[in-house]
Amino acid sequence: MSLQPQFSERPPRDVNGPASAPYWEEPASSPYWDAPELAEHLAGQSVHGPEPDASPAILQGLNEAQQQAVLSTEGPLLIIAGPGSGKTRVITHRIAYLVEECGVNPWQILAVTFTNKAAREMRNRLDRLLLSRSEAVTMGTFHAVCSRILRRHGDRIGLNPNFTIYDQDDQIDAIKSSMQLADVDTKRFPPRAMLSRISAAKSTLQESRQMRESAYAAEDEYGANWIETCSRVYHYYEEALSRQNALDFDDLLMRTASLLKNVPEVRAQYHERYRYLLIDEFQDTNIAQYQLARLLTGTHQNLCVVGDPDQSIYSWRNADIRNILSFQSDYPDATVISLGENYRSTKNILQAASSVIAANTERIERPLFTGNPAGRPITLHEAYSADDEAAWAVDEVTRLTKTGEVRAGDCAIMYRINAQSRAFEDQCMRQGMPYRLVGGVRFYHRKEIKDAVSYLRVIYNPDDEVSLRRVINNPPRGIGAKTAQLLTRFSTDRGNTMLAAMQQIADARTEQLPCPISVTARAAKSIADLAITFQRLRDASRELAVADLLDRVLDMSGLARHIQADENSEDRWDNVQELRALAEEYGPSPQADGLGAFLERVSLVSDVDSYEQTDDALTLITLHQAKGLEFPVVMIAGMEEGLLPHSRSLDTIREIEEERRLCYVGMTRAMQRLYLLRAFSRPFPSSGGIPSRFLQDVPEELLASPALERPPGTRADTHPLNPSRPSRNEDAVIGGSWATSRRESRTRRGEAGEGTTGGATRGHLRGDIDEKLTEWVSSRPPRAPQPERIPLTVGEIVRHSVFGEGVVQDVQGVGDDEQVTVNFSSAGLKRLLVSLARLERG
DNA sequence: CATATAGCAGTTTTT
DNA sequence: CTGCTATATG
Repeated sequence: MSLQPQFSERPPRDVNGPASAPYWEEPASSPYWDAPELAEHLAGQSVHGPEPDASPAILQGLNEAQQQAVLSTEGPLLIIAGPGSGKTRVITHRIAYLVEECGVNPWQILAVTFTNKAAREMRNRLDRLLLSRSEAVTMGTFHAVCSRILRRHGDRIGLNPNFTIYDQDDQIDAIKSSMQLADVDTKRFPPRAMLSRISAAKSTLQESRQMRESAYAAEDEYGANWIETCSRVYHYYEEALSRQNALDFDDLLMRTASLLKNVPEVRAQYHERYRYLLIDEFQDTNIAQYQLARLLTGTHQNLCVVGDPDQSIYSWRNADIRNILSFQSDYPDATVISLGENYRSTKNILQAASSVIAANTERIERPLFTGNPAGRPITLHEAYSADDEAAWAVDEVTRLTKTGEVRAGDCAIMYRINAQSRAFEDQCMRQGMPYRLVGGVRFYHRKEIKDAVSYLRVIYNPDDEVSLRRVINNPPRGIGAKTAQLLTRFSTDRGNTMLAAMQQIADARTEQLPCPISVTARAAKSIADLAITFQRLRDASRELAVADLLDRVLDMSGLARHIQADENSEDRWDNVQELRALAEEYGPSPQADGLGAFLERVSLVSDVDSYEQTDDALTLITLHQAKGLEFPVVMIAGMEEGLLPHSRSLDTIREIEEERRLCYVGMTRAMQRLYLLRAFSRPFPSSGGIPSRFLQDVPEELLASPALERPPGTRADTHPLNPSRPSRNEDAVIGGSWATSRRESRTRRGEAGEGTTGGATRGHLRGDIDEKLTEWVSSRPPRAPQPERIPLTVGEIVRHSVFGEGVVQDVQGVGDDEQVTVNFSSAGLKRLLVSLARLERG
């Protein structure tokens, strides 16, 4: 390997480059991963010189808190960063500072991001700061990092390096067959719920044995019996995955943690390797990820985590906000910095968002502020139906773009569930508005894609039974459920894999021996043929580039013919071709394990990752996926009870508060203009048209009626709910779902009787036309008055939840930045941020 | 025993 | 609108 990695000759990164740029920000054949010599080489290049400059250029343009965050290079650091506080900027500047000013070898820096897209964006920013050597910094998601570590060192814990990564669909399949083996009724125990409980256990690094033990101790909403059954299925599931040489997403974390914990040499190697670890979106990490971070952080303790508890929206994926508290108790010496100033949004937007989030009770209050102008009022539009909501939104985007103020690419429509995107897509097509849909039925989850990928998976990992079962009769070749079951039994009886069993049948046929299992001659032939096909494909995979291999798979499996024979197959075939185009990037050298890299990418990449915000097209995106993005114009659609908050999240306060955070995340994506939209009727899922409770928390004075802004005579000037104007959608009134709901018709009568003329204004939200809403408002307990915080004084005695009692030694800063130094009797001297630490007086 | 078709239900968010 | 299951047919 060359010791001269031509850093500076690397072509400048194309920010608007192809969406298919490698997701893993370190190329598969990267020299950086395993070249200690390179580390030395880079160290030689580094600026070892004098102490870091007290005011280097890199700090220019940063506020005081941001500078502090950049400069706190040694020891643990917790950054609580509000929305739009320049968090990403702080992280990249910090990395640049470490490299440029402190002489840290970039090879020894690991930055963990939530999505691959975030990693790519961070890389782009770093490129601009560092000019060279930024490439040596490792960036990626926990899952990608773990996958990489396991492929390299997994053998130390008995792992085969060509493991398959199972996504949720595969997991469900595996759970189903595990339940069959465990003799558990899938009707009484829905596989999804099973998986969810098992995944929760895995996210806290619990194996099935521990889960079983906890079954009797823990109080679970389902009861001990349910947990006991779960742990049994979990046990079979564990075995199935291990037999198939497959890892699910949780395993990636779990196994890596176990590797680092149990193999000291490997741990030491990574401690040496990664001297500086940064974790973005820390509020969305789970326990396993946090443990992993701790294991990766050596005695140097240079662990920097950045997060915002108010933006924690992934608890359903077992993200655990307690990690932030754990961090503070695990690293009591940690520096804590709060970034409160918002550089993104107008005052109005920030205030509206703050008001919404302030209603959460399980929350530490933290003031946000901005020097930005007040900007425009928030627009609330109340549409008649989901279609009208979409029509109005697209109209509005058109109107804005016509004035030349904004481009379509500056606008985003956000919604709670993917199903909502359809109405907007339809409208965009009707009105000729270019749009960009993020997510939706995700590419890699499409049937034809999964089928093709499954063939590749079996070629790569012949033990992968989930994939084999998926393709064994796809396209249909006469191997039905019965035959598949016989095959499974035959293989398990012999202690063989399924593919090996098929091979045996093929061998028996060539030698004209009787078929070892009792299946029809046709089935036996099909099995044998498929086994031979796989054998050939496997041989071919050693010589062919991935794209060529894919071609051969499509041809030999009959999948190509099968897809093309279908009536409306054009889209599906296009998708396959798109997959092929992606595979092109993983040729032409099969020696470099292009197939493995390709499959890994297919498993770990998500759709947001390939999304570039530079298109001049309107963005349609879910609220979850919008995290970390920003747009000059944001419209949040479906501000209705049952949708936001979602009907499945109404059971507990905890869930509702997460929905509220989701709303907050959406609102704080907006820079200049924010629109909140709701509809009175919606085909599916029917929300009943009740306005979202979150709307109630937006102060009235921040809202405006769109009618006031709109020139007369334009389309949306007429409102179907206003009796003084003609309805523009008669069809919907008569034949639509309008009158189908009793509640809806009641609302409508009430509106007419009231004779409201204000159109879509806050007025009729607040009015008593909507009984449900009124009910809700009146039944809502009044918010407890917030006690005003009186600054602490030196000498005062305080109590901390973790450190116990102590005496205040010093107080600095005010408000959000108020910091105290406390001498705790048990834990000694600690510096704390008053706004974060739960300090009690006395 | 495999397959096609019709009828049914179940629909959050994603690494 | 789609992905599964039960049923009829080949």
